Amino acid sequence: MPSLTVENYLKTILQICVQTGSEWASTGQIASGLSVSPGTVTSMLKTLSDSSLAKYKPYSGVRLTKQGRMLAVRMLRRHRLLELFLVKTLDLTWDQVHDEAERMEHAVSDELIDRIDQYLGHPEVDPHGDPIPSADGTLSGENAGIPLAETEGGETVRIVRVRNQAPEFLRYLSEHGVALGEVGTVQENSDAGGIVSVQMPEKLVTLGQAAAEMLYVERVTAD
Amino acid sequence: MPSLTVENYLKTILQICVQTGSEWASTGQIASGLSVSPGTVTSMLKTLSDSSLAKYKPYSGVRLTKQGRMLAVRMLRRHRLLELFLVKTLDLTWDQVHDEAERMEHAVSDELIDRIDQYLGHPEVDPHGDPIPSADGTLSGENAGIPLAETEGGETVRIVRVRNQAPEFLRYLSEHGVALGEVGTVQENSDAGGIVSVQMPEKLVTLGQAAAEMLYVERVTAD
DNA sequence: CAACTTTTTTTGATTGATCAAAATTTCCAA
DNA sequence: TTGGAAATTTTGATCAATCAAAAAAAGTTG
Ligand SMILES: [Mn+2]
Ligand SMILES: [Mn+2]
Ligand SMILES: [Mn+2]
Ligand SMILES: [Mn+2]
Repeated sequence: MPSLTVENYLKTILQICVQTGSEWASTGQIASGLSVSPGTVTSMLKTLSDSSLAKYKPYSGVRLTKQGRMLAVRMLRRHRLLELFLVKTLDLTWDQVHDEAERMEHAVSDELIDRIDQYLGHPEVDPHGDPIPSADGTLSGENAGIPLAETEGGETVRIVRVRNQAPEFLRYLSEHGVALGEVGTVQENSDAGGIVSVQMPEKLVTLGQAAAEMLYVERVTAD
Repeated sequence: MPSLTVENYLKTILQICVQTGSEWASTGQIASGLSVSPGTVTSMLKTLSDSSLAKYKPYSGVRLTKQGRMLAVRMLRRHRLLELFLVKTLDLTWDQVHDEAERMEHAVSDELIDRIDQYLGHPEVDPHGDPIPSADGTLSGENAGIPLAETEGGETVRIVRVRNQAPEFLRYLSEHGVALGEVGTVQENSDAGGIVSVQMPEKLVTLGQAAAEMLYVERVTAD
């Protein structure tokens, strides 16, 4: 029923809310998330409001309704299951699946998605560590892990998520031994130098602050 | 580059040409193939002509250009590879894949299609026996087999293709023991009664003339 | 070949998605 | 508190895809 465009708006709004920890998303955030002009967003927000998918408050932004949130979570589920499906069946790498899933998520049926979910054994996370919402619309695990940027030299950490889908970034990580589930030791986190370096099993990787904000880890307690 | 709509028009035009054995497709054929009004088709034919994907001759119809034909064959390839991929990976049945592929064919990248082709081992036909065009745009095998309606009682035949994607039709066939590659014996082909009946390994199936025109077979010579 | 039928095109309109640029509102800092 | 700066909305426009209904062309048939 909702158009591809509406599906993208809803998903973007939800992602902004999750990332900012707020219930509201602003016109500007949405415009930059979707690379469209602010005026275009304003008019779409009215449309979403009219179809009761969101509540629009001029100059404040929007908030998804229960119905809108449901659809948005559904898109997140589709996207993430499709990514994992492509990795598992065709051996695509984590830098190849995002753009593909971005388009496919609008083209597949609910039945196909359920089949994929079953085929994959109801997985919890996608190839980037992003949690996969369950079929009933529950979205949990969105705040697992902490940014690598917040760790200190000497800590042992496990890579649990990357919050940046840029293929170049993902390839950089792969090439430097960073993969989901791997464990490494933070060598140095220097505000002055603006870098964080981590010793991974195979290689030493050094990231700038901004990149280290996008790489999520869990502290590992030796036992 | 071409929109989803243009892709669908091109594919439909090619299919009409293949089916009628002509180089031209008429406005009316296209309109009914796509379930849009004739006036809409006329205006799209001008658009296709303007983008040199087809040559439009008022009151005569259109003919694909080399470029348009290439794109159309590409869509056929995508559609058929996707159908087979869904059957192979997720065990979907032949009545479940057409609609799914109809939408997915516009959403996947060329790279993904090549991956699928490789994964499937460069298959020749899809789950309906439709030939899969090769990557270089060659479309062969479109006229393999003859309609079951053209066989006579006593002949032994192998099912090679179904030229009707309607799920109900395909399920009717499955439920009566008709599947690709199966061999059966024609019991009776009666113009008077308007039916053709075939003894399949497990079951006896009886089809009306129209249905028997859509089921393609090869004569099997006992040896 | 004339009249009727069928097919196709034209016309005029709508809807969804978008933009650039102007107008407005809100925010912040002096 | 007040004057820019920043964000947002409004305005006016375009483009793709569609439809219904009127007009025109082509085809058919007695
Ligand atoms: Mn998308
Ligand atoms: Mn992901
Ligand atoms: Mn299609
Ligand atoms: Mn097929």
